[in-house]
Amino acid sequence: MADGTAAGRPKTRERILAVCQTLFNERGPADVTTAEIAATLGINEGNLYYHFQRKEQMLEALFEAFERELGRIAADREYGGDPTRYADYLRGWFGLMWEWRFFYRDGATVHRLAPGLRARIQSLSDQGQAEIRRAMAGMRAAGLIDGTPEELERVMVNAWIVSTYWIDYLRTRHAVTAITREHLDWGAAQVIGLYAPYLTPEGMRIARAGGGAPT
Amino acid sequence: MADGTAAGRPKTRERILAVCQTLFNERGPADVTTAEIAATLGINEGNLYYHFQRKEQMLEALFEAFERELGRIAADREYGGDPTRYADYLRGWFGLMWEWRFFYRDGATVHRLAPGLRARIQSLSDQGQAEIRRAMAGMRAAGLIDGTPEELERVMVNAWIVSTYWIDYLRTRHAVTAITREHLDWGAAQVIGLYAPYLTPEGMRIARAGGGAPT
DNA sequence: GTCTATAATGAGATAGAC
DNA sequence: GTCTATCTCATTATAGAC
Repeated sequence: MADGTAAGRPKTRERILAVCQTLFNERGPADVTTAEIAATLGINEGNLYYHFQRKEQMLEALFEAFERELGRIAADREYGGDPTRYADYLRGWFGLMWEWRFFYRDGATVHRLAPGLRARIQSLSDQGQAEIRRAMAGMRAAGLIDGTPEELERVMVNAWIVSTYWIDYLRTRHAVTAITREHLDWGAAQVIGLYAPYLTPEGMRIARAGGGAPT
Repeated sequence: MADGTAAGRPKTRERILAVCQTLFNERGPADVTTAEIAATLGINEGNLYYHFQRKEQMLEALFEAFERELGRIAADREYGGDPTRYADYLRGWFGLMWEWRFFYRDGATVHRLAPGLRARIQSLSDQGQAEIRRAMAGMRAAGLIDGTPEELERVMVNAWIVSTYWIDYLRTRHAVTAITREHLDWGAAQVIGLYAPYLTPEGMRIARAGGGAPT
């Protein structure tokens, strides 16, 4: 594997990535110099360049880690008749977006520094939209929501927009600098609010009861 | 005035700003060098620095122009009983956001290069939200929409998010490079779709008729 | 794998002549 | 107001010793 996941590998590479993630989240990739990354780690810049020859490579490695984590929370999720599973997914997604918020907040900068990621970011975004579509199809099949195809498509697009930009919304409009569980729940509620008008009586009953069948 | 609006003023300053707006929209403020701006204008970098000592000052002047244009489309708009006026406002807003899209797409970069704009950007965002709130109050007073305060507040937030990020959505998910009337209409439809479930019978009748009273 | 140099770059900024 | 010439400086990047 091209990854630093092999057994006896020294962990400097992983430490570098962890520090990058933290610093990039704080001030954005363009505002963090290689000198600062090295200093934070207590290693030399030359050493840093042994592991990553360019900042671009750090961004690529970080994106791969992000991809893996995203894949993990989406994997094999079945929504079926339980809307709380969708809320859980949303909260998991929002939490991840917070941990990797520089990808969202500094999207243009990331694109500038690592143009090679463009296609992969697009693909990730496709997957996100597909995931929303899948969840909606499941809820519709289970008789929880209903509406014309046009209405539901519009809801899907709005749900994608609100969830994708939620973290940035918190930052720009509410000066949120550290996300809490409440912020995530709030975001999930905003998205779920988009569906509320399209709930069937059965969907409303279950939503009101706070979830599906016990356990 | 500190502006280049005085009568006999040579227009180099205005030409600089126009070129900046174009180039920043194309590739973002961080990706456009002062050398390139000067070259595009066919003037010398030294001359450029006669007009703007720092890139930050260009951004501030551009933001002021944006503010003025935004103020013009929002000024004294009364929504009352005609929902189409709101749609018109939305389209005007989207059009402006397209013309100044670098402020949205490169928000983090703008903040980095011109930290002094932070408060004014926040204030502009406040005004946008207030404008949405005002429009909703007007529609509610006219008996076009109805809902609990919580529902309407959630709709308001979602409307702000979808409208603010609509231009960026088009760019990232649909690779839109030149905006058309259709894109603006589509965006307006997405936002209006947020209100649709809360229309009163009277609101539905008017919306279906495609607007208010003739003329 | 890690360090100490040090080179190479290129952007932002300025002084002063015209 | 505009130009030429120059400067500063942060950042990226590399060579080579340990």
